[in-house]
Amino acid sequence: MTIKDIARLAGVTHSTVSRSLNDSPLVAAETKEKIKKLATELGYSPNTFARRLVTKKSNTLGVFFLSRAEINFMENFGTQFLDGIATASSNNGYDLLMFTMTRDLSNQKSYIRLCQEKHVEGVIFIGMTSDDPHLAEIAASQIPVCIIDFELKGDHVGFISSDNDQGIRLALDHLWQNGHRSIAHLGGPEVSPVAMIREDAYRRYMTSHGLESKIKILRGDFTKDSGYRRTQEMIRQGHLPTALLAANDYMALGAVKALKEQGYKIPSDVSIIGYDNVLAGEYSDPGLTTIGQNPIEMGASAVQYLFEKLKGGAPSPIHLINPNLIIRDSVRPIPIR
Amino acid sequence: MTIKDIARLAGVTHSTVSRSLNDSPLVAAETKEKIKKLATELGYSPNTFARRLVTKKSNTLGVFFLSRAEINFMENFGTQFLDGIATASSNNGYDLLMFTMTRDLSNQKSYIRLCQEKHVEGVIFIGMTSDDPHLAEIAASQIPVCIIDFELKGDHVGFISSDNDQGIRLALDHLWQNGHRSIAHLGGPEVSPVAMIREDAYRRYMTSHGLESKIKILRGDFTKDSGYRRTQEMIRQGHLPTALLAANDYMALGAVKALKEQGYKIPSDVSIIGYDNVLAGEYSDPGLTTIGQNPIEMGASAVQYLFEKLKGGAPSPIHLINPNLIIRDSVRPIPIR
DNA sequence: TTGTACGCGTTATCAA
DNA sequence: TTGATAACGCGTACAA
Repeated sequence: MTIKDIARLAGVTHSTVSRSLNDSPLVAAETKEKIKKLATELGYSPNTFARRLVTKKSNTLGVFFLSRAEINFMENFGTQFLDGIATASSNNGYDLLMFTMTRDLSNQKSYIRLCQEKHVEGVIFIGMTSDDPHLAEIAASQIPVCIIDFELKGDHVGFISSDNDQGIRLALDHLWQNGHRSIAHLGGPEVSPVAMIREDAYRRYMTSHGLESKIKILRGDFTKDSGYRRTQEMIRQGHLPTALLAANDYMALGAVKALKEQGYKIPSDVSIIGYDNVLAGEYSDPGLTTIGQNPIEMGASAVQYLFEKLKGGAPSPIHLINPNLIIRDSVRPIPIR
Repeated sequence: MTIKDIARLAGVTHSTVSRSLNDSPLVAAETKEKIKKLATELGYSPNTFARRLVTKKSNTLGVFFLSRAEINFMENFGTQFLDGIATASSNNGYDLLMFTMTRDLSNQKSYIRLCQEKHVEGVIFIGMTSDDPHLAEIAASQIPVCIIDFELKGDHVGFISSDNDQGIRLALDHLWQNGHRSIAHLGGPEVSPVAMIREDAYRRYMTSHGLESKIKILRGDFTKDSGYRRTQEMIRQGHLPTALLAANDYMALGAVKALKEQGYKIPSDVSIIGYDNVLAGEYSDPGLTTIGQNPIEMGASAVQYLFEKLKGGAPSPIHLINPNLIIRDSVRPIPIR
């Protein structure tokens, strides 16, 4: 079933059919209607390959999933990003081509080269790390790129992340409103930009609320185990805060474990708030109050960036998504001293 | 950069270039080498659209992600399946086209129709449910289909799942070897085929090991909450087994919570084993011993099925992947009575 | 307003 | 062993 078939049945030439189906104004309204009706009746759909060959437009976006067996922190974010990305691009008539690269493969072929070969019009990267060998090439890419949760400067590269500063404020406001004044921070590693942003936000909040003297930072590495050990050390030193703000949920769960082991009750003895809203926090005991990242919206925004670029616009290279507070059972109100 | 450009530079016609690049035996070894070398030097890559237009082969597989906001049980399986799928198809030179359908959209457009329009050669479905409106159409599909974790009969549809029967045996063997003889089963809902298979496997194991009189089944619905409540009821009735085998991890975590609340220690008082190896079980306290599903292998097998179909073979329509036992801290050895 | 003719970059079928 | 030529299905100048 091609436009030629339709042309024959309609008694016109294929050019007229092509024009009609593409809503050209150069064709009589009457014949246009007739042809359109015929086309749907016949269940016609254009051959995308032929169309792409002549228009030189692929109407396709690429998504790179940079997974690494040893790092599982993305958990179900991956699929949620995908959800936002896929619906946004499908709403705009774009196809989505998937690429996954495991760590060992990443050296073999250039991402950008791959995109050119597949005629992808824009790319999204998920799971990018600072040791990726293709960073420079991506930064110089002529085709629009958007990276989720990883900032990279480049003329055509965008950066989508959740607003960590706002997220930390949300968490601390919640603790503050529940009467907490002695709040320690279980931070992430110094090599992680996200960890530093969160830690900085904590510092500023404490300072601006007259709690500068209460600032206390334990540094972990985002694993449950590090949260567990740092908390154990804090317990041993004897000075427990009334609340603990962790830079991610896994460390928060480690802290919960350490405190429970020493006979403390959560949240009656110590309130704990995490960050990321991983599923484990929903199923832990007590349910972990935390900050959620709206991964679906993040995915949609990444696509949005690419489309604006493709339209020739100049979208902001950095776009932060509002996080939200998810209240469960690990924070309790205390009397204000 | 097209074959014509190369032809001009090599002093031959584009046909010769095409033949050389496709390793045709009809071209002199000498010129073939020369042209190949020239092509790589120039960084040539063929225009897939032109090629597909004439060969009528898309070299593309489709993946449908049938996500539903209200059901989050797939957790990070989704991305792991994808990993297996993407690497397997890329190894065979196939592209991967992504489709996601949220529940409300699923009525709008036929999956199979979509596949035809995109010229997809084979499809994989993830997250299929029995109330999907397109099941009949999929069953009748002429293009090869493989569904993960959902069985559907059809000439060209395959079914990939983990071997639930074997998984349950693995779990019960582990309990048996640790001296447990009084083992209750926290099962899933009757409407779930997987739940029934697991329950049946439990029954058979108990019977074949002379523990028929110890068979005890609590029926939940795969949620943490149902595991919690069923376990509470069991505690109230007073007859606690030494071990509990749950049909999934979330119910197992619910059981852990109920038991802890009543002052029981896990695993010293009751051993618990889950199923699925969700991340939450890794971060729970105690770490949950469970059965893992090898989602990456499942994804790869789905692709494998499609390729065999495409080659004209007749692969088995049902393929079960071996699960594996993941030992953490929720099972302890007890003296055999 | 419609038809004719050409080109997009390949592969494939003839002849030579 | 190579070259000329025709497709593949579509979009679009140009002519009518």
